Amino acid sequence: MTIPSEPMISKPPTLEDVAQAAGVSAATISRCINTPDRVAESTRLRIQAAIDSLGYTPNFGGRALATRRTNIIGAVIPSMANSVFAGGIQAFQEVLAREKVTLLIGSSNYDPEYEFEQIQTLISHGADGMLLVGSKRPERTQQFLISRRIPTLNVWCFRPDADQLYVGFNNFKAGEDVAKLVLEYGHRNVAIVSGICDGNDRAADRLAGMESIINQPRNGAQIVMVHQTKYSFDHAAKAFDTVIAQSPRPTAILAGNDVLAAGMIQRAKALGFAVPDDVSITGFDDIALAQFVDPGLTTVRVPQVQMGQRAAEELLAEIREPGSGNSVELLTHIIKRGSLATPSV
Amino acid sequence: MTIPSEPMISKPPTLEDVAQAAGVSAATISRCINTPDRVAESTRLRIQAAIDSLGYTPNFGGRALATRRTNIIGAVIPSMANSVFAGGIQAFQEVLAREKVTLLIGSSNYDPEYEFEQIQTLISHGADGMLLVGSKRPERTQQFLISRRIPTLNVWCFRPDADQLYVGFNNFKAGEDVAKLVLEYGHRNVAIVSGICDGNDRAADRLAGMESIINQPRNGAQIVMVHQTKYSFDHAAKAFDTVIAQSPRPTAILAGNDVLAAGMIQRAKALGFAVPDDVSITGFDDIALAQFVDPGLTTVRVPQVQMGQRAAEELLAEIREPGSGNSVELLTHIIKRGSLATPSV
DNA sequence: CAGAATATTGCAAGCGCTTGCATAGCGATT
DNA sequence: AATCGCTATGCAAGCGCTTGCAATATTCTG
Repeated sequence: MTIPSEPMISKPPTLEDVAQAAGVSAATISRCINTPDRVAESTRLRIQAAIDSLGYTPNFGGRALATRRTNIIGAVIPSMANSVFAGGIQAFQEVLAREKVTLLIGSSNYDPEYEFEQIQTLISHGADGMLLVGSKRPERTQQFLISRRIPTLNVWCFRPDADQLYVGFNNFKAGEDVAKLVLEYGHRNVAIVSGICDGNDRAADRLAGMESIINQPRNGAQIVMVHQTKYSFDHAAKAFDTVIAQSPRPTAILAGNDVLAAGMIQRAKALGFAVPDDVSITGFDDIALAQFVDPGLTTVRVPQVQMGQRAAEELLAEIREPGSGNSVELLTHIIKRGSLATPSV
Repeated sequence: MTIPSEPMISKPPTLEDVAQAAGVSAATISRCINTPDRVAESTRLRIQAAIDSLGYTPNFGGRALATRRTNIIGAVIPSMANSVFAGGIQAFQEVLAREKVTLLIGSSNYDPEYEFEQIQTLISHGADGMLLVGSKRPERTQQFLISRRIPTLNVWCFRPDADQLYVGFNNFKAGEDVAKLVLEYGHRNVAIVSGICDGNDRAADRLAGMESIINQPRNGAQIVMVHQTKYSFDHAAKAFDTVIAQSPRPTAILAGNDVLAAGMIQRAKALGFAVPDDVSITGFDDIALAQFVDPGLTTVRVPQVQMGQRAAEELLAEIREPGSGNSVELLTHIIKRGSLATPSV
């Protein structure tokens, strides 16, 4: 009940304020900002001065309302906590920033339900377009995207699929590649520690690719166990305990990503298993960590940065001119480091 | 020049559409969404049905315009590419999400100029509040924030400073702590590989803290070299080459963060130096990487998650009720791993 | 130098939503 | 049965910006 003594709170300046200051109409200010050529040099200078002195910044809501365009692109990534997506998103954002487009990021924690919520949030914030990770999502989510006619682009996967946009790679094939390499090295009893496939098509594809190679008849190889678990170091450690206890004991463990692989290497060492002498471990994604664990991780390098950039370009194209965005398939390749070796007899 | 054959593009449904469908006025729909108690049970059900069947989502621009509130909080972090900030931001966002507040993230690439741009972007997008990393920034940036009366909270640092909000820790003291430990281990010739201090108060504080301890008279220790460089593995490698060539050769190198430390360990090993036998290396931040390099990194653990959460809480408080947010100082502590040891003779 | 073409600017109508105020409905009170 | 007190709804005025159209100023053209 004290008398408020603060100075009156000055609201942020509006177009009208600038107009007043510059002695022109609001419309002219608007033009000066959006189509400077349509404003006389002299007025433009005057207006610019007014803008600067007032510290004017256009109100986003007003603009969005009037133009039905937000220049916002939304992205929903499974997780911000590990670095799997960071590099790609950073590259994506850099391209957008160059085009004065703002990126709104949500994270789904690998949960389709939560992904849908995030998508709704982003879209209600007016996202002009959407970047999503992976290809499969619940019917409801698809429908929502379609009914809203939001240009959407999927990364981290690729499908020869005409009515969707992809900038990514073939997880199935990449999974095959790792598995082939492991067989080439002579392993016959392998275990797979995959991410949770339910609601995660990348994980599912990688796993399927690995399985398809190892299960081929007449190669003498077998999958000792397939274990699905969350992408975290702790879960990786538990997973290692589980698969290493199988019999026959696997001589190689193929991980669904580098977090799992690194976690398992660490756990293996803690339990006294030598890597790769007692057990080989392979990863997926080639995050920064992969070259720092000891031994270094043999893993699949994903063209993150390139993926982010191309995704931005194609999505922007699609937004500006529906139908003009293209899918692009990128290639992965295996980085050989010390974690995979010939099994010791 | 073909005749467009697509079905007419249906615009997203508006409040008015829902009102029509439910047979009430737009105002009632609005109330039903924002203050459901003020709407009769029966109408509420009817409205809900209409909303669902139309797939209505409130238009953000309209709402922002009408309420002068966006429920957006902006954050500008130095980098998304390395994982230093990821954990904290994730925690920050989780708290916000619970409160239906959206997080808009920008990254500054450690450049104050670019930080200012990002801040402007976020604010023109209507951010109700702002999360920034560090305490010092150009006068112009400060002024802008003040003139816009945007509640702002600084993380990753702490100052007993009444007119700003901080949720962070004392980088200077943390720097002292590492330096003290290194001296305790018996090192006398140490080098410091710091981040670029210009425009980065955290780096500067850490460095100053380290220097203040090592330069204390009568401890027999000296700083062989201070080298500032960018936070990247490549720069770290180059930095190692530089400092290791000094004479006297340092027996310990204190790094400004874990990225530098990890990069140096790797480089050291590549050059045939044993860590810690030939040279000890310490880090800062305790990112995931720190426990995976070999040897493990002795480093300063930063309470990232806690920082993110508290920051969200205090910033929200400050936004809802200016003056009610509090600064909070968090504590760091040193995690000892293998990279720091007694110098060999 | 008149008339036309063009370059500038202003007017005013929304964009979709919220909210203070007014109104209508309805059971309870006297 | 008339009145009061609620509660549930509707009305209408913006919020700040863009943009088609109209009006005016300026420059050209012959």
